[in-house]
Amino acid sequence: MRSIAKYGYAGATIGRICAEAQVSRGLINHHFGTKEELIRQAYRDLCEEWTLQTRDLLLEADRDPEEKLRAMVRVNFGPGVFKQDHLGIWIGFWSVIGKSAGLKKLNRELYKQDRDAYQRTFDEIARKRGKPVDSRRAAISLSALMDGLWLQWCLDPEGFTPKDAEAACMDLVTRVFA
Amino acid sequence: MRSIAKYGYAGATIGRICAEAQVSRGLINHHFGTKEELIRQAYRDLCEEWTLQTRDLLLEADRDPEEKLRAMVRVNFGPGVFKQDHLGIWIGFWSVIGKSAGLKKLNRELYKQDRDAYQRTFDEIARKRGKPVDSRRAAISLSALMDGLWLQWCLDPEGFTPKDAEAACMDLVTRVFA
Amino acid sequence: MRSIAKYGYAGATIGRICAEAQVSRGLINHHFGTKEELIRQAYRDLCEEWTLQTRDLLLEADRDPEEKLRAMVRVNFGPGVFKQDHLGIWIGFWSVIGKSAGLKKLNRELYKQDRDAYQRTFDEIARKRGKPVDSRRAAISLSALMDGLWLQWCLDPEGFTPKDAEAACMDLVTRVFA
Amino acid sequence: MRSIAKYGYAGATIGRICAEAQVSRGLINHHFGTKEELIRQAYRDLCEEWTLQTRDLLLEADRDPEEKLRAMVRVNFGPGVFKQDHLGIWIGFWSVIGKSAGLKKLNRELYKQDRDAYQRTFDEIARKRGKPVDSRRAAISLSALMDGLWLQWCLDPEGFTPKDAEAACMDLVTRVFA
DNA sequence: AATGAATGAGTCTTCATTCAT
DNA sequence: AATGAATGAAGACTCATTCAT
Repeated sequence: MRSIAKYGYAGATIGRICAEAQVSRGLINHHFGTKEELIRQAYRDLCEEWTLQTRDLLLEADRDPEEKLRAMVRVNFGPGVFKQDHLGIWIGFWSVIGKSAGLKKLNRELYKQDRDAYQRTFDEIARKRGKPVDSRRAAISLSALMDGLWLQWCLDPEGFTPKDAEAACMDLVTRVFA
Repeated sequence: MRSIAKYGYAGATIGRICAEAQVSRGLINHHFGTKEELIRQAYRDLCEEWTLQTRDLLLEADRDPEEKLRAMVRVNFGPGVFKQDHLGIWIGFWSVIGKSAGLKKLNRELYKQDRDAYQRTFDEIARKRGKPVDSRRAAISLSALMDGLWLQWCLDPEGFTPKDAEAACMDLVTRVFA
Repeated sequence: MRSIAKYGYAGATIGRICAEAQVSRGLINHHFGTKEELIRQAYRDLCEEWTLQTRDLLLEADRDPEEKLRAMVRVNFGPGVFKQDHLGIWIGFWSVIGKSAGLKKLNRELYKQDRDAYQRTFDEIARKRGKPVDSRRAAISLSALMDGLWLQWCLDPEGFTPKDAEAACMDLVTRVFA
Repeated sequence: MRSIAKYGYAGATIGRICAEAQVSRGLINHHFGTKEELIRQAYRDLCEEWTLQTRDLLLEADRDPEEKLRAMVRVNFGPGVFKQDHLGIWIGFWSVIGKSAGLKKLNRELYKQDRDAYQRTFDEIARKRGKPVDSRRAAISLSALMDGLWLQWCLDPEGFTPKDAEAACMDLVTRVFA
């Protein structure tokens, strides 16, 4: 992942990955067999890491659901995640997900779990407020909005600030119930 | 662009591009000098094509501004644009924009003009309704939401339908003035 | 020849030659048919130019033969000939003479006429002084010494000065009769 | 070096070098990284080989200095060195020395050490005979004469015989003290 | 006669993978 | 289990030559 951030997906060759990890060239094939498998496991780890950092926030039962959503948005646009090199890793993977069945599967699972968690949280809010919402569509929107903001800001950080991005998501959460 | 859609950015080699275009291998370098320049011009054309199809809708002075936004959304999720292979072209380019100064510049211009056009249209609506909105943030949100939906649907068309995607954007337009 | 001086023999491509001569790319093949033929004619011209400048000095009947030799040496190490870029042309051709029968023939004729002219002049001096010399060997030596000095100075002008080079040849002329 | 001798410098492609050495194409870049580095090391080896064969002769302290020079000349025009293909290697390198800083440096060092060794030997002879000579110029002359003879004979072995070449150098050694 | 767009063979180089140690 | 030398297919790019205009 460090190599993808540094050199881009196409530039993350086995040679550079080994140098970055201070590991012998042969070790990669010894452990992973194939570069594709290495990439797959790296994407899996990236997903897991993100899941740990954000989605679990949504599952805390004893917390205000709206506050949970807002906390998750804050993480996604906070200094630990919303960095050009880190977002570059995601974009790097996105560009090849379509070409690998393994990555496609991983990706589908990630987004499914993800949207489901959002949807459940929107439902919690709706229940609490006694106001029905199309929670599924709200979840789709929130998830896509965050990815779109990640994407656009990573490609051009001059276009808007991290604060703008965070505020855009907060607005969406607010307006769903307006 | 056809080659990027078919093989992904990394797989769009000069050989395949030539085969796809039924053109000799040397012709590419004769005309473009460098693969990077070919890519740059392809991205420029893609941007221009999209600009022509959508943004100009927003500039029609004699039309209801909200209807303009909705028409534009409809184009972006209509059958001419919202196709996996076509969206794959955008994703392919996104993955390398960060590595090429030329593409970065093109990209920045595209998004600047784009957000500006949305912002002006939101302003028009606000003026008409006599209700102030943060038009800049609305433009950022709409643009990012559309890219996010493109991205996620292209990587996994099972997650939601084109109708869902369009509706998500329509909701956003509606709720900005809620 | 300008291109060879500028870019080296290997770097003297038809494209660069055309640019240097401000002539269309097709013209070269139109006139010379083949690059090899162009090179051949260029080498012929280079030889002729040199012949005109130097060897004809040796044929002036009404001049002191030793002075003729010295005048010729002076030309060869004078500012018009003894320049890195000009000598670079010779070295460039030398590197391919062995690979082309046409150039080989041209080269053989040049050196034959050349050594013959030197030899005759050495003979004249010998006759004048009434002192027999091995004029053939003297001619071989003088010719080779000049080429060796051209070569070494062109590859490294710091090794010795043009004055050194000229003096070395003058010494040889002197010592042949010592 | 065998490839340069066979095909000329321009014709010594990596493919041919690999075929000549019965080695895989990738090995070259694995070991040398770059063709230029391969060439540099080849030139370094050629220089070293020559140095070992000839210049060390001049450093034997307990030998008659004039005899040392003559022995060195004999090596340079003996059957092990004075062969068309071997001399072709030198000419091949000469044609690119001017284009590569690395080769230039190597070349400068070679000739400097070389002329110095000759000069010291001429000085030894002069001391022994009690007769002063311009040893520096004699060294320049001897070195250049040998290169010139190598060059001319390699390009056209019909012009003179190896014996002629050797004798020309011997003459020069003799006449320096005439 | 002159042009320059088009060609495709050939160049160096990169890189995932293999395999003897 | 771990290494890294070796491989060769594939990449972008160069260039002499061809040919329709």
